[in-house]
Amino acid sequence: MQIAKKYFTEGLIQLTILLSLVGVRVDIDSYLSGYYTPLIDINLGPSSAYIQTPFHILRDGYGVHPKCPELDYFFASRRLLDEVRNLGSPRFPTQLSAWLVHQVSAVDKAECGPSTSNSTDTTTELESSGDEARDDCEHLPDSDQEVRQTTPEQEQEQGPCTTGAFLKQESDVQVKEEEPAAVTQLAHSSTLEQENLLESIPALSDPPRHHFPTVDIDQHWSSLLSLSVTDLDDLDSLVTDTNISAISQDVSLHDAMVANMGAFGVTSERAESGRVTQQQRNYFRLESTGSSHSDASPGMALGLAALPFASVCNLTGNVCASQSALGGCLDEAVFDQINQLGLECLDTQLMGCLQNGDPQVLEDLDSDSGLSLESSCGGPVSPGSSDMSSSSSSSSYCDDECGATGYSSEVDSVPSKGIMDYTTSWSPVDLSESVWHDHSYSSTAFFSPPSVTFSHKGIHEEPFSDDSGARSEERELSRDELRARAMFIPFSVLQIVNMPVEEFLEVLDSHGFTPEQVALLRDIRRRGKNKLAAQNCRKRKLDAITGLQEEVEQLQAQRDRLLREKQLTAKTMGAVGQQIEQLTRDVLARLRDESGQPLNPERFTLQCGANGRVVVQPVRRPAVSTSTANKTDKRKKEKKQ
DNA sequence: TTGGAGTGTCATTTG
DNA sequence: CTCAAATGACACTCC
Repeated sequence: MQIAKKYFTEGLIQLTILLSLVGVRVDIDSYLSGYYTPLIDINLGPSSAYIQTPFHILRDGYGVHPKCPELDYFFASRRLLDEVRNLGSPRFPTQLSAWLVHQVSAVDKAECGPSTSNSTDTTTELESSGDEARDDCEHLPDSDQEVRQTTPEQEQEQGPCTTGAFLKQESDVQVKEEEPAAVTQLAHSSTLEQENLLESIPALSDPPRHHFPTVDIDQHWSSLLSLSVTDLDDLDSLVTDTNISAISQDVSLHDAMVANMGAFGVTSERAESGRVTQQQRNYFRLESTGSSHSDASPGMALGLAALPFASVCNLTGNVCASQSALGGCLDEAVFDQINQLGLECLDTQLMGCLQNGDPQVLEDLDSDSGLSLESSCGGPVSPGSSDMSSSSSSSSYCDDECGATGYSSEVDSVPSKGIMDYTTSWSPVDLSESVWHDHSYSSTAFFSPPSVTFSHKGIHEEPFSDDSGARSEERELSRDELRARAMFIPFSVLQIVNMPVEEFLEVLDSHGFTPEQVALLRDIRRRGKNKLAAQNCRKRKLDAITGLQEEVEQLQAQRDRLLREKQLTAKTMGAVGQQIEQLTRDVLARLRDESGQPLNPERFTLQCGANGRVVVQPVRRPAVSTSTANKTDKRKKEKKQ
């Protein structure tokens, strides 16, 4: 059975359809419920991607460096979306499973007779989870055995049947009329939609028996099969005029991921409850006419039930592919937008500097006052060149623990002329790589001290024009920036952060920095890289959440579409079932028993065996099965309570 | 005054 | 062992 699951879900659906059309019942319910139950369990798990998403775990097997931010983002997002798909997909098989449970139960009911317990069981399973559905599926083989094993008592009561016919008891109509409440609780989708179909397309339900010539029975079945298989589209077109209601459009992410388990079983049932009650009488009336259309329809239901499932699989795959592509485009667009913002900001500053015609400004793109900058540009600043004022200022800066300052202040001074060889290797490119934020905490409070302090240097006062000072006041310095300037480190924070490791080590070795300066340089580099990493990490989280939300919306739309397809398919099955029912009555009307009397369609039915032969079976009396089913039903009710 | 959002930083893990 | 990247946790600031 486990192996058959794969074949069923992939390739044997069409075979199932064919078998179902000829009346061979295939217990696909056990396949579906057993196959997708683990997913249902997953669905109950936590769904918070923001809090508990292990992004690093999602990096697997793509042959790229796991630390690559872009690829990591892409694959992690895609993996997350796949997870959401896996979380969200059970809703469809679950719904389909419940639906098929009903259909199988209908078969069971048809074969075992209209037992009350069977009906209530079906209703219960529609509202229950897949586990119960699986339990119910386990009863189905018993029903088959009951059908195929003719008891002597039944033979005695019913009398001998015609040649080759299996003898069964029947009290179909009576029992159904005696216990309408139980039948009312029967799952509604297919039967009611059959009713709708019968009302909407009388041409299909119109029995052809009046024009039935003396044609071979096999030929009729073949024509019926060909009609059922090839003309499904026509049937769909015939039944499109019926009502199709979408269900539950507005759900949150959590609801979509968790609360979808009972979406169809409960919501759909409630939505259709009105129609159920209104149409039950028609259902009974039609049942009471002696035509057990449910005898023929279940097989069709089973077979055709696989049809939308196959389409679901195909649709899911296509949608997933398209969604991945779309998500990639969206993600790229978001990244491009972000990069463009940063570049635009940079370009704006560059253009402003160029318009001022100040080459120093061009170098010192984001220096607040240009103090440290100009001091650096004025000449090589050695660590030992710091005087008392700078020392005091250094202490004052380093002691300050201001709030965090954004990256807008990170683009700062250019190193001194003595280290221009380094700037040529990584100056302008680094600026574009930085992230520009517009937040500023208390960094403005730290602007004044540096300008005052460095102004005491005297030789660097030239760049302190009012314009530059005013511009600088609008900018901010990070703590590391201030520390670096206080320690007379001739590198900007951005340069320290973005320079390669080899160059960084070379800078540490070749400039005669003090141990304090070396430690500060290492801290600045570490903090700067970690800052970027934190920003990337947060951006990835937000993008992942955004992608998941979009995925949820797409899955909701897909769910609605599949529900519509399911309803349409149910109507199609109802139409085909009516055809089979009518054909069965026609065939029975032309058969004769031992006494030469035509077979009563209310007491006999046609069954198509696995070998393809059609045999006449009496409708089985449901006395024994009713009692057992009542017991199981009571047990289920007790479990619920 | 309080809480959410945004950010920086530290500690830790992983490759 | 070192380094880079990622990430959780915490603190801080702003609104």
